[in-house]
Amino acid sequence: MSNKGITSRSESYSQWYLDIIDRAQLAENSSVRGCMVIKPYGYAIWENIQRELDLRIKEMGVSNAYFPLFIPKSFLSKEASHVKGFAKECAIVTHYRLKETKDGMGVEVDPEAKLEDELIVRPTSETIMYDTFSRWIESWRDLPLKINQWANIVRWERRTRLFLRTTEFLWQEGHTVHESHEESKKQVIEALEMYKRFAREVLALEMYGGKKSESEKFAGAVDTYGVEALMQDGKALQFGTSHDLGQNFAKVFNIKYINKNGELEYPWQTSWGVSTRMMGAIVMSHSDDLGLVLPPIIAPIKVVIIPIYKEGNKDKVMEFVKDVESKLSTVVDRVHLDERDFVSVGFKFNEWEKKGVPVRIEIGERDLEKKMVTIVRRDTNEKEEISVNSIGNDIKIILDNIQSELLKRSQKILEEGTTQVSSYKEFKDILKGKKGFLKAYWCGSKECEDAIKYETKATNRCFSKTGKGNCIYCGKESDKEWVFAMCY
RNA sequence: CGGGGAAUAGUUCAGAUGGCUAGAACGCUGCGUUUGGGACGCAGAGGUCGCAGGUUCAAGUCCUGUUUCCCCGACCA
Repeated sequence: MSNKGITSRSESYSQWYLDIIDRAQLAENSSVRGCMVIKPYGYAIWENIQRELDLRIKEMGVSNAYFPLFIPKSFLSKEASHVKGFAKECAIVTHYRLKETKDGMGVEVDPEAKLEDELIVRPTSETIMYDTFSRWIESWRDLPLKINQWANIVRWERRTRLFLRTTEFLWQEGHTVHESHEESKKQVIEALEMYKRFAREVLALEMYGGKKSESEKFAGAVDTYGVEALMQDGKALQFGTSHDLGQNFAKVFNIKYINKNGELEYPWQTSWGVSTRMMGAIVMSHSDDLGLVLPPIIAPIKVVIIPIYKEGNKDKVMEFVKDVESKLSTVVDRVHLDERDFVSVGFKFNEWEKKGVPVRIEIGERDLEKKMVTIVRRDTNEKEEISVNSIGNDIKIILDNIQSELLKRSQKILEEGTTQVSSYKEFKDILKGKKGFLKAYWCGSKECEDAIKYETKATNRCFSKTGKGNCIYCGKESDKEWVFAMCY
């Protein structure tokens, strides 16, 4: 499939995706619309993300569970705004059997195997989960109920974009049920704050997080909060959301419980999730001209050791290399020794740089006598020599340092990429130039929001703070500042 | 779903006005020489030109349909 690279604007990123994902081609001469293959190296990143995130989810008292991939059409249609939001992007299962074609050369759908109530491949799991919740919840003693699911999701988007908006993607979705709105609102914020901490501590990403405007909120939610990171090209990428569902779903799925006063009541619900898209955020935030740059915590390989030898001295060098490897491995995990002797040293340097391995150790004959090795940090690409005596601890410190330096860099990018604007002209000028986040006051009317979107392509990303100012578009007085940006 | 572009080797692409046996680079395989920043030489494998029709003595090239991909909108994590 030749299609001139991937996109003009994300062309610089697209080549760095290639170690992580590939476009799916399931049939000859055709590729399945907007589907991706996650390669082993990319999946290893996802597994590290999963492990770290799962830990934090469990710290909130949430348990993992799994619900069906198929949702009966009748479930999805219960909540009016929910179905309206997802109806246009659903994959639907209509039949359950194939039969041989008349010529015996293939298969076709058996028209007799038509489903009475068609099944929807989940675009999100609120409905299928909440139907079950209605049977799980009877009393205040059953609350709060906190369930998380790791799953794949299908959304038949009008327009797909490799990695950032694929037809199928992986995610985590948390769903909680509470006695009071006060408590559920606290959960929404707790999830949002957990995502922010996770992004900082694990992904080394700084971002904005806050309430979404009315038009940007989730289908079926009372309020939606989101986290928005800034990519190097000045565009925003939303990589996580947290929804206050109010009692909207409880009412239509008949989730009721008896409270402490013996009265029958509807509980209050939340849902929140992050997807494989956040790997896109990492790629687009941290990469440089040499390739990926991965924060050590999620790097499939934290340290790669590259031995350098000639025909005559291989044994001598390898003995030293193995010694360094074992010293290092007692302190640092995910250490890889690249023993391939069919590619050149330069090739290996380049390959591991492209893959974003945080630290590279080069060991050759000239290091033997000195008991020193050459190390290269991926974040700065600087070389230095360190002694092998305390190599484990030294590398550990360097890895920690890379992790925190990447966050600092991300914080700086966000700070420098954010502009406080007070006039619409300035607003437009910045979007024509460096882009980034724009903090501006907005009156809250849909008319102004739509006009800004239409005229500048920038959308309202999330709430910033309360203060005093004038709407960037109509000039009316407003006490709310919002974050705007062009986004993916 | 509207507008625009594209589909030729594993990948990125070249193949004006139709014309002999469809090319290059990189990658891949074998052998040899190499190895402190993407090594080099020689030899080799690999394509019914997205699919289905049509025009023609002759179609990768022209026409129609179709599918998929990319870009711009509307929708979304």
